[in-house]
Amino acid sequence: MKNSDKFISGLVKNFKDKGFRLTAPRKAILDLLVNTNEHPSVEEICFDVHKSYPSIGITTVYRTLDLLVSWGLVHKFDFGEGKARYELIEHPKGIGHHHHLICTSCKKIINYTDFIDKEFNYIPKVETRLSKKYNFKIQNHLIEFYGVCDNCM
Amino acid sequence: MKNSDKFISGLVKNFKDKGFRLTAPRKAILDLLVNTNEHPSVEEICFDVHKSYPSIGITTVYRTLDLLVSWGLVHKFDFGEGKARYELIEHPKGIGHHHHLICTSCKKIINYTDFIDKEFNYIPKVETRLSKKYNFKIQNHLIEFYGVCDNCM
DNA sequence: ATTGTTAATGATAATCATTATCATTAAGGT
DNA sequence: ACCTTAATGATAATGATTATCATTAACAAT
Ligand SMILES: [Mn+2]
Ligand SMILES: [Mn+2]
Ligand SMILES: [Zn+2]
Ligand SMILES: [Zn+2]
Repeated sequence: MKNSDKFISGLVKNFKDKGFRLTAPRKAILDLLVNTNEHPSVEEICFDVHKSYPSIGITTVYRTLDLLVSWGLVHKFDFGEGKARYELIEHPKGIGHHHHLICTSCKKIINYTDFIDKEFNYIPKVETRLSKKYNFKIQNHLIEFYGVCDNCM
Repeated sequence: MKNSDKFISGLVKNFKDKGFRLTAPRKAILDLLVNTNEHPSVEEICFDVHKSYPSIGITTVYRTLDLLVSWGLVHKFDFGEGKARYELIEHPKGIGHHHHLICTSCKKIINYTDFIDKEFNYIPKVETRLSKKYNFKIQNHLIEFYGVCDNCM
């Protein structure tokens, strides 16, 4: 059994536990998500899934992604292109929570997870302070650096 | 002369310097932007400007905002509502660069500028490291904390 | 102040991503 | 194999943003 297959069964468990049916289109979409480290759009997911499951409808892609987002398994990003991009939060390849570098010229997105110590300390401290000051329950954060990548300089 | 009027003349200078004409609709939009500390959408800007300049067209609002964004005077945000929101980067009330707390329930947005020392140190250090490692020229950053505000708890 | 040039405007249509509808299909329990 | 009902996918509807284009008005030159 492949590592990613094992990972998919974990995801699949979410459907069963929550009383949702485990269908072929949903499996195909999950399979695509665990086997990429890009940030595919709905259109791209639809195109790719079409290869293994030709009858896939774009509505189903939207619906499946909405479910995964609502369960906190997938993150929905907006990088200012006028369409959303999606990414598994826990990834079988071990790319867990990370931040992004985004090229405003070619739209390339770089994941980085190798946080420096400063970075590890910073976030919890700031979150604690803000939570208290504004009486706000922080659930997650988004940290992105915008600029120009080496290809575009 | 009001403080905000003085500020507007600064913005207006941008139009003149770049060879753009200083028109009544543009002045009305700038006036709205300097007199809010919200993050208005195009629709909201259109509605408000309509009071002082009833013939305003939504196309002009889009075009003016695009110009201001391209000059780095206005930031275009996407808080996941399916429409953009806008905010002056330099503000006459002194609210300069800041980060956001966003309530996922009621969409309230809290600006915070009172960074703690950790926060002041963190960003330049991380930017320097990332720039070197990925050969990436960082121009700006986006830091947002998502959660539930006190009204929604 | 009048005129002429041309950028800016605003009504309208077009586009594109996302959402709503609804008849049909198929998952999973019996 | 059958039943119930959630899930699907074709299609239409919506809503934000962008493109078109005839008309208007800024402003430089007179
Ligand atoms: Mn990523
Ligand atoms: Mn703000
Ligand atoms: Zn690039
Ligand atoms: Zn709230």
